[in-house]
Amino acid sequence: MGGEQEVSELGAELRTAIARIYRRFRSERAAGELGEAALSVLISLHKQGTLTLTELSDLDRVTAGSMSQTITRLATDGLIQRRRDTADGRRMLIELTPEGERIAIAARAHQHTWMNARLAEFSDDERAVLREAAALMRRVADD
Amino acid sequence: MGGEQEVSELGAELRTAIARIYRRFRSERAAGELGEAALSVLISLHKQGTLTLTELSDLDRVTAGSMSQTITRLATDGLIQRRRDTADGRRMLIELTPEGERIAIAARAHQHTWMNARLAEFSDDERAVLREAAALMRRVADD
DNA sequence: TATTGTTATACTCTATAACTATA
DNA sequence: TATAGTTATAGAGTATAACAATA
Repeated sequence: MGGEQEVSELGAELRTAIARIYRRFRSERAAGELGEAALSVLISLHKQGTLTLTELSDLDRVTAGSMSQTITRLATDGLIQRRRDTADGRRMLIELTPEGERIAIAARAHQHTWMNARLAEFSDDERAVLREAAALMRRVADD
Repeated sequence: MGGEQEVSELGAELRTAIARIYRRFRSERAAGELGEAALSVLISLHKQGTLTLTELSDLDRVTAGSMSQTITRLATDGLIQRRRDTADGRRMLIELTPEGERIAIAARAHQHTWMNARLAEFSDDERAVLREAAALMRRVADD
């Protein structure tokens, strides 16, 4: 057990399961709702407060160029504000507007409604497995 | 235990962990490699053989229009072939070309190299948790 | 020189809606 | 009428590369 072949199979299973459930999340998204990338930024700002562009792009593992474009969209929609860091003129300090804060909270709540309905059908043991797995996946994702 | 609040937290944790590890997969992808959607189609065809467009779009939970475009890209690249179903002239039968078969196998192997390296560092118990969790996530994804 | 951020360009992936062809 | 598939259009999300401003 725990041999080469078995570990390899687990990698395949896990990779496939994650891709499928992620696509399922995406397909559950209603028209007009924010996309994954935009929402992720709002939630990071909601949890951690003011962040720079580099911090945001590191958090989501995208390039600074990609994140700059996501941020521009959010600013256009009035959900975030940018201001220069007076202590370091290269940095932009990014924070939620009141409307962005409202959307972040609402989106996060709505986002989990579907998931929670399904988790409620699992046993306590199964939920415990998923809770542990979430922590392990975080470890993998964060290196 | 298993109360309303705890289940809700688990939904949030799991949702976030899945989004993060999925983005990590994407960021590990080398330039020139196939994207997630295209690769998913190749792997479905590799596992299940000839499929119709509707079957493929159902598998990945995308619209027929989206899948048609993905298929067109793959056909242009010479990785899949389309032919009319003689028994039902509306249907297109989609299958891998030899080159597509080669790419599907190679991509799948390469895709898991990084994941397997990380899984090898986990304990047998932790891998067991992830294996169980993969099955549970499949259940959620597949409804 | 190094870091921070923006912009231009291009590609993948997706949806919706209008369409054709077949059943 | 219903189903299978395509195409046009639009938008999100991403990368790379060239760039400007600041440290």
